[in-house]
Order: sequence, then structure tokens, then C-alpha cells
Amino acid sequence: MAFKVNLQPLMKGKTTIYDIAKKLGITAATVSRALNDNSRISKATKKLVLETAKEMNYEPNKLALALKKGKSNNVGVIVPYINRNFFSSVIRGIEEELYPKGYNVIISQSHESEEREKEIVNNLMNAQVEGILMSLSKSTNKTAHFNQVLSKNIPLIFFDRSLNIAGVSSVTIDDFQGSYKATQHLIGQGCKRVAHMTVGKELGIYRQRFDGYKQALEDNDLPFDDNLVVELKSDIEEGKQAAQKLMNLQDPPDAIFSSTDHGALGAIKWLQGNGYSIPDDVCVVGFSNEPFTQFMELSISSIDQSPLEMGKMSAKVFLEQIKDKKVKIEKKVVLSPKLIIRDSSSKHIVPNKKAN
Amino acid sequence: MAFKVNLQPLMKGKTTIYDIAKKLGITAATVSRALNDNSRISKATKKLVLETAKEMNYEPNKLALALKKGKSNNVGVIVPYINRNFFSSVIRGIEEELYPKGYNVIISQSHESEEREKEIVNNLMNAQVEGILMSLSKSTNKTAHFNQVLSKNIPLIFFDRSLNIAGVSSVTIDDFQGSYKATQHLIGQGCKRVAHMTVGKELGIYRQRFDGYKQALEDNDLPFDDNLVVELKSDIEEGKQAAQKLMNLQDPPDAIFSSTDHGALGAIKWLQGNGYSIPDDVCVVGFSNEPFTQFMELSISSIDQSPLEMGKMSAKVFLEQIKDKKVKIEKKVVLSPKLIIRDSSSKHIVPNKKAN
DNA sequence: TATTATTGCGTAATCGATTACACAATATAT
DNA sequence: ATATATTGTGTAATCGATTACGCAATAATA
Repeated sequence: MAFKVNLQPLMKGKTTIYDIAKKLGITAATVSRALNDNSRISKATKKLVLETAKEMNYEPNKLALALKKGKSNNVGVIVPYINRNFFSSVIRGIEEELYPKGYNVIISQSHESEEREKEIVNNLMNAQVEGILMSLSKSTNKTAHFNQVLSKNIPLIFFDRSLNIAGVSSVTIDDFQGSYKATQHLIGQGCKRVAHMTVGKELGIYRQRFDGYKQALEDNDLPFDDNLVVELKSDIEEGKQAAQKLMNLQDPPDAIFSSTDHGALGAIKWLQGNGYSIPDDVCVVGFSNEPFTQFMELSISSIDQSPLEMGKMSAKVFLEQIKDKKVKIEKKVVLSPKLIIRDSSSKHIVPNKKAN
Repeated sequence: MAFKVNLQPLMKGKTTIYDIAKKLGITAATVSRALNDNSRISKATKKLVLETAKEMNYEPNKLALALKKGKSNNVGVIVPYINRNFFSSVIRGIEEELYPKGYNVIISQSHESEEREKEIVNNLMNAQVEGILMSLSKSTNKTAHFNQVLSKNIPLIFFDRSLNIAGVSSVTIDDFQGSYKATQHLIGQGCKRVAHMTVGKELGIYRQRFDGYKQALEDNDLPFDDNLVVELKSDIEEGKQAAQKLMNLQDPPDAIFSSTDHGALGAIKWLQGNGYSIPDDVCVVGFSNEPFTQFMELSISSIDQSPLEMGKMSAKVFLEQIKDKKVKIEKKVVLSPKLIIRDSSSKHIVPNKKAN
């Protein structure tokens, strides 16, 4: 313990510009300017300060800087749950784009709760984040908690799950198109009765996927049958039940397009367990391109949402908005989903087997 | 635009204690004390201030607070990549434990690069985080970049991938034990020649898994055969190649214990594609309990690392350390891994089929 | 050489909080 | 009634930076 006395000067907080100033017999202002390469400081002084700073291991205190400049260099990211492949991949994209620019990413989970989302937004605003990039919680109906964000002119960017609010940019995929493609593909495989497994309509994305499905049927002169649409959560068990319900219809489907990969997986498991052959009896396509879809012995066709690009794009939109905050750019980026055809829907020819 | 003039007072930053003070004709100090329920402030004043604060939507500026108190209420989390199920689940655990305590979680990805890890640590220190919770990058050899953290008395906690540094707490699983359990299980299934697929020895965890494997063989009087140990990356393709190499030995294995689930998956795919029956010809066990292992038609036995608990535990250790920083507690928490027995290694009886 | 520009640096305010210290005005004790 | 304690609030310093302003000393220009 006695040693500590000796270590104190080292241990005690970081060196500040005042420490450097004292050591050199100049003022902190001069040090600050020297460090910032101000033109009014002589080369000699700059060199001296820079050297001393390095020598003393000086690093600016970001908090002080943040307070002074009103910029924290932090952005907040809110997702329902971080340990879901889609969201963590988006976050990876965001982090990779923002890290080189000196931003730190603060993440929080809304747990699909509007209440918690409100709390988090509030919290992030108090933490003076410079922007909020988020995916709405399922249960979010009101948007009042975003007013403070917008009125303070803090960029707010929705990704994936979006809501149409003036002044809010968004980066989404074209869920309608993805769904349309999937359905079209199933029809192209010769399927005549395509069922659809959807998720509660709280979220616009599922509504749009439903619409895309319906439109594809219509465009192919196939009748829309309400019995072929089942609503469930993104859950394997429910997927199984849904498949059972569908196959027990008098006129069962010969294809299932699920709005979630987990639903598709459940359906496949039930079908396989009950003597159905995939894709010969029933073709199945999921949505999201979760990692497991490609690992299965019978790999599952799905729609890729390119989460990494979505994250990077969200970050880019943020960077644009922060650049000049006077202009309020409300950008709506819509990424194109990719249909990944795999075993579960490759009846005859395999158009692009190489797709991973 | 003309309207803006009217909005300015609302839009211009948050209300500060000075705004409240001015409105009430008192000083900011009094406001501050009233808000902090200081005993020297009269009830009347407190009530007045509290009401006015609410009315004016006052929220404390965390940056100012942080600067004053030297506490940012932020903790840094560093993982190699955030979109890996294990790591994102740990982070979920951390966030859920720390959020209620008012901490924000800043995440960064090291990309398995020591250089980047150094940068990030440095950056987090400048951002005045109150603690760093991290999993080491694969390539980290030197530990000099942690000195600044320790000398400033900032809690540093390693999870999963740890290194023995004085003053650093860690939360890991018992990799040796997990590996031992898996191997023991395979032997219990009647397997006599258990192969092991490992990953480069840069990381202690893989070395320990190897040791556990070896010990289990020894304890069961089975010979250790160097030919049965293959080194690969956590990669499906390499898993396939490794399986091929193993099965082409004069004396091929009747079981494979892989240090990664992806390796196990690759092996299974190759085995299935080459006429081997699993688990009858070859039993396979992976490590990590990645979600896909339970989804497969032939579900894969694996070792669960309880990432959520690991995250929560890491957060708890951090909270303990921050509580009184005078005492330097160096806590080493070792969680017990769980063997999850599934199809890929259930030769005869299924001990606990219910395990998810 | 006198005048103006430029260079180099110090002074002090500022960002938004907290808090040690001081000092009246009451309240309590003697 | 006087001495002491308590209550309630203001003043000003502080955290670690940035920056408008001021003022010499030197350089450039007339």
C-alpha cells in the first residue's frame, strides 16, 4: 500500500491540457490551440506541446469535449432483441460504418415494448446522442416519444420496421416485392394453391408481405382463398400447427410461403413427420434467410433482407443528415430483397443452385 | 420558416437548471439541491422546483453530470463480431442486467484484430467508460493496452475468452469440463475411437477443450491417437474436409467431438453424403449449442455455454467492482457447461430427450 | 520612419451540472 | 434575554475542454 503514494501521480485521472500547460509554463488555451493546429500558434510551441502531450500520454476527455460542443459522438441504436441474427447483423453494419468516423454505438433492447422504447429514447436523449437508429417495437402505436428527438433536430432513422413520420428517414426492404417474388417463384414451380403464414398485423412489414402474396396470386389469375392464410407468431411450434391446419383442409395447399423462417421450419418439420414430401408434395419458402435455412439437410428457400447492407445504409443516411442539420432531409431508402432458392422449393430445375 | 422564431425557445436545447432558476427567481444551486432532495431546501421550494421542472420538461444533461462526477454511466463491450449468436446473446445478458441500473452499453467489434482492439480500448477510455467487458480477439498476444484501464482503476472483465492478468476478473465456462463431458458421453455411447476437431491454439478455450477431450480418453483407458485430432477453423467446409480426412484413416473414428458446431455440421454433412449413418456409424457432438443444432432434421448434440447467463454474470461482477473501487476484487467466475444430447449422438437410449 | 497587419499567446467566459463555504434569518437552549 | 443551532439560500469554484476578445511584439507596407 505504501507504494501507492508513488503511483498516485500516474494513477490519478488522465493528464489534462492544464497539466501540459503547467509543465511548459504556458496556458491551457495555448495548449488547446496547439493541439488543434491553430494557425495562430508558432511551430515551435506546437511541436513542444505535441511532444509533451505524447510524452505525458495525453488524451482529450471526450466528456468535456462533448459538453462544450454539444456533441457526444454517440449514436443510439434500439432493437427489440439484440440476439436475433437479423438485428445483430444490422448492428454490425451500423457499427462498421460508424466506427471509422469516430462514433460510438450505444445499444438498447426494447423487448418489443412501447413503454420501454419510450424510456430508452428518453434516456438516449439525455445522454445527448447525436442520432437514433432503430427498429420499432411491435407494440409501438404512439409516436409522441419521437417528438423530442425531432424537435431537437436529432436525426432519427428507422430500419426494417418503420412508421411514416414527417422528418424521419427510413431504410427498409421492399417487403411487398420480396413476398411477391417468393409467391411468383412458387407459382413458377407449378404450385396452384399457395398458402401464406403471416404474423400479427401490428407490423406493417407483415401486412406488406401479405399484400405482395395476394398480388402475385392475382397477377397469375389464381384465386385468393382466405382459408390458406394462417396467422401465427414467429415460432416453430406454431408453424407445425399451422401446417397441420392447412393440410387438413379439404383442398390443401401445394405450397406454403411463410413470412418467417421459423414458421417455415415448423411447417417443414410437420410435413416431413407426416409423410409429405418436400418439395414434391409441398413447396416451402420462408422469409429472412436466417443462417439455419441454408444448413438444413433440406435447405430452405428464403428471402434475404441483407441486414448488413441495411445497417450500413442506415449509418450512411445518418451521416448525411448530421452533415448539415439545417436541411432536413427525409430519406426513404428501400432495399431490394433477394430470393434465395433452395431445396425446399426446387421442384424441377434449379435456377440458381449456387446461391448460398 | 417565419414560424421558427416562435418555436426557438422550445427547440433550443433542453431546459437547464438555469432556466428553472430564472423562471423562479432563485439560483441554479438551489434548483440543483431541490432536485436532489437536499435536506437544506425547504419543502415549499422543493415542490415549486419539482413542479416547474416537470412543467418545463427538464431532464438533466448527462454529459455535464458525467464531466462533473467523472462518471459517464457508460460501459464498453468489445466482441470480435456482434452478429454471432453466442456474442450477441452475451451482450443481451449484459444489457438486460445493466439497463435497469442506468448504464448504457457501448459496443464495438474487434474483428479478431489486436490492433483494432487496442484502438477500441483506447477510445473507450477516452469516452470515460466506467468499465470494459470484453472477449479477447483471437490475435491478441500483448496486454499492454489494458494497463491504462487497470491503472485508472476501471473494472475490466473478460468473458468467454480470457487471459490471466492480475486485477482482471473473468467469467468463463469450464471448457475443459464441457469437453470432458462430451467425450465421456461419446464413450458412454460405446464409441471406442473418438476423434477431435479443434481450432487453432491461439485461444486458451480451444486448448482447454482439447485437454478435456484427452483427459476423458485417459480416464476411460482409451489410447490417445494424434491422427484423430484435426485442426480447422470454425467453418463448415473445413469440417467436411476434416471428416473426409478422418474417415479415410486406416483406423477411422466412430465418433467425432468438434470444438465448434459449424465444424460438427460440416462433418455431418460429409458423413451423410458419403453413406455413413449417424449416430450408428459415427456419433457427433459439437460445441456452443448454436440455434441451428436443434433445428436440423438430425439434431446435433452440443455443449451449451449459457451465453445469457454469462452476460448477466459479467455485468454483476462489474457492478460489484464498481461498488467499492478501493478494494480490487479479482473475481474468476467459471460457469458449468451443459451437455445437450440430441440425435447426432443418441445411439441407443436417449437420456434426456426433452433437453431443447 | 510611421502605420498597419500579422503573429503568438494570455484572460476569461462557456457548456450544465455539483458542492464547499458563507451568511442571514429563525428556532432552540440556557 | 442572550448564546447557539438549524434552516434556507446565494456565491463561486470545479470538472476539461474550446474560443471570442485583447494586447503586445514583430513583420510588412507606405
